[in-house]
Amino acid sequence: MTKIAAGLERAFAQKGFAAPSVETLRDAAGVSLRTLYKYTPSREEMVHAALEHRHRRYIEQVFHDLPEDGDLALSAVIDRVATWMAREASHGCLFHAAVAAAPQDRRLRALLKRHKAEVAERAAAAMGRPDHDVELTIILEGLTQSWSLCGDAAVVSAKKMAKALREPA
Amino acid sequence: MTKIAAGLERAFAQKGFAAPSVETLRDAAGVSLRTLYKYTPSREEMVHAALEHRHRRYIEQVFHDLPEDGDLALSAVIDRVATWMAREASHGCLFHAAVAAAPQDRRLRALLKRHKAEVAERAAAAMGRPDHDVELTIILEGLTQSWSLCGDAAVVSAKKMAKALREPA
DNA sequence: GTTGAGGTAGAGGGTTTACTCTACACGGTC
DNA sequence: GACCGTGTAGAGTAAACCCTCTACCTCAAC
Repeated sequence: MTKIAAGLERAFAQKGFAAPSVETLRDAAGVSLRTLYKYTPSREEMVHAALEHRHRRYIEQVFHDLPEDGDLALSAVIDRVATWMAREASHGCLFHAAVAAAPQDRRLRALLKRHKAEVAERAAAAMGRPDHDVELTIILEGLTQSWSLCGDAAVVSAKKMAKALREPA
Repeated sequence: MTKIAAGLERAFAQKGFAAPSVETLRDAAGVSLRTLYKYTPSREEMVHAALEHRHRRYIEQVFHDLPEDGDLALSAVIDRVATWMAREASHGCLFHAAVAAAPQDRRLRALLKRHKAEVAERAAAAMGRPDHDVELTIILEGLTQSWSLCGDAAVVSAKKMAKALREPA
């Protein structure tokens, strides 16, 4: 099942949510059409499964084993987000992409919101300032969207702004 | 032609880039299929026309008649972006949505880049600090993406961060 | 009144799509 | 050996899609 979800995630990340046909998804998942439909009974479910998998991988990669110190932790989070962008999401956040492809789908929107809320909460906790979750959302969302436009300059600026967040308090 | 582009923009903004069929787009454009194909000879072109129109409207709404003073101008830009989100783009930036729907399309990517570059440049100019374009990109992109998640709290935080941008220089 | 450019309405073709269903292979348990 | 759950391979269906094309209308210019 995780193998299927991983394949689906890879396919959607590469080709977007609209283009790939179910047969393409089947190839990416590496199973037969029947098995694919057994675990994800519709294309919609395939999107959902891919995003669930994405969420777990993202949280794991960005927030595992952070330093205790708030400054170092925040800096590490920013670096890891940049690494994630470079390696996995050069086209932007997959959750926003999924919602953009199907703006009417309330279930997807809920998934996006849960994902972003958990990211913000964990980042604020790592920083040691749970009250700064909105500012952190802006910085991380801004970094994610700007990375493909500005490259590593976005990382430098994001760190600068994160620093300014703590100091003048 | 602008009427067609306006209708297309509205349709894509409402239903995303994948879902609406050409017949739906025809209804939104308010012309016959033949005329629609005359001005936009393929579905791809329809997307393009919609985004061009979107770009002009966005620039106009966010950057027209800004105050001279850098502080006030920047604050006004942030407010207007929030107004734009509330009125037109509750599902996020349309350019990112278009690219996400067709990540392979280089032409769309170029359009996105031009749009964002012009926004950042104008914002930096309005602020009176052309060297802060990357930071402004992060704030505006962050605000745009966070608005649907955090609502007006995102506006408050964005202004706070914009202020911090200038003061400790 | 005629002409010609540019519009509408909508049927049709050929392709692609999401999904179902049949036929068959394998591997562990009685 | 018989059986059953779980897998693969892939043909088949009904609908939807993008785009083209024919037939007709409108209206301004001369």
